[in-house]
Amino acid sequence: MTEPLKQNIAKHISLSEKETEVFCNLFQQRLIKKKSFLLKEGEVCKFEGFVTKGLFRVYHIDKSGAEQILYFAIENWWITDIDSFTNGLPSQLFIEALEDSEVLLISKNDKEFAYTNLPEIEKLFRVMTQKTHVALQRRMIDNLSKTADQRYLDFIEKYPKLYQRLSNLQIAAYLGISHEFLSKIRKKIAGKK
Amino acid sequence: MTEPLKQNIAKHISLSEKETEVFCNLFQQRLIKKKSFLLKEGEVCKFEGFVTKGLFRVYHIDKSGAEQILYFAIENWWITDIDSFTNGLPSQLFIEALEDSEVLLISKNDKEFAYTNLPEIEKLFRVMTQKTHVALQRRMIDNLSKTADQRYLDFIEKYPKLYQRLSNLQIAAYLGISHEFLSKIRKKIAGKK
DNA sequence: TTCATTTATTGAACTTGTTCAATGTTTTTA
DNA sequence: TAAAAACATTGAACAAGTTCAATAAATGAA
Repeated sequence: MTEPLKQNIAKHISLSEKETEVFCNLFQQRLIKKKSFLLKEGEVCKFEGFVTKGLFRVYHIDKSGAEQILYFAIENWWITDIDSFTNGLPSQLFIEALEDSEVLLISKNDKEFAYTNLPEIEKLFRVMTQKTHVALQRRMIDNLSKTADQRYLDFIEKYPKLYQRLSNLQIAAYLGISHEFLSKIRKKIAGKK
Repeated sequence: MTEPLKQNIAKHISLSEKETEVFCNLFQQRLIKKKSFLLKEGEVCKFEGFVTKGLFRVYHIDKSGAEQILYFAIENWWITDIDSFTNGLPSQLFIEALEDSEVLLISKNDKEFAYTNLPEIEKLFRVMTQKTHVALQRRMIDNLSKTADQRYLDFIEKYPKLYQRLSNLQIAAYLGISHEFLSKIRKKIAGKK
């Protein structure tokens, strides 16, 4: 059950088998049905999660009711609202399963326990946070500099597997455009081929 | 000279006086004249820096020659291209002083030394990376959901000191709009008062 | 299988933001 | 202190993206 998690850890740090075992035992599995929520706006995020099956979206709803997707998470990705989790503040985000999903969750206390007793874990999360930060930094630049057409083409190229599992509604909310406009972009691109 | 750095460290972790001394001694001061560069596109970023005086901008130039500002850094902020620094890749960014500035730099080797010999430092950078990630995440949502007018007003409210030190050209490049359009926004807002 | 719900497409009118070019203002520097 | 350089403003024409409403297509649940 925790096999994919073990592989994910091994990718980032070298942890003894015993320590790996101790760390992985801090996680609890949870099954989330399609359209159910792992976190809702206003709740404090009490977990950090590792997806072993399915697909989630992490999103925000603004004043006018529009949804902005911060990121998706499929198998072997981590999910949390790091803002709410680390600062203990009510979340501004929703985390929703877009497919029947399975996720391994660790609580804040158990994560603190790991930081204290397994010093390498501190490194694991530093490296992971760095990676997600780099990815977000690249996305920020792309959003500032590229047209919606180009961002759509980039998305397909960068996440071909994920793309196939998402509706255009979800992709539009990630790209930051209306789904009607995405539809027009798709038509334009199809015409060019 | 390293006093502000010491205070910044103390904000995040508790490090003994001796360890603080060891860590701070790994930094070297560098003076950067206005309009000079700490990093240019194509170079590998070999440092992480702590600004003790002045103002920097970290930006990207896209294919069409437009500049996108990822962030500014004034006194007590850290600067680096974390992507290039951690992955050893050529940077896609420029880091330029917008005022005569002073910065304390630590090399990659010395940072590794600190990680190995001062375990709390691992925590320092994990926490700092988390914080910058949270800030970027909020900015991403704002960019996806808010109009340029609102982002401009938010910027002034959030960074009143910084705002006074920046030209409208720089602010526009941060907000992701043309400086002409920013000028029109300013006119509209001024008319409302 | 059928009916209801969700998702996708399209067009027209509209809003937001860009581009270019001209002009005025401020700041630097010799 | 004068000239040059950088910065800011404005208008007009244009491009990118939204909104709303109607319709079609796909999916899901009973």
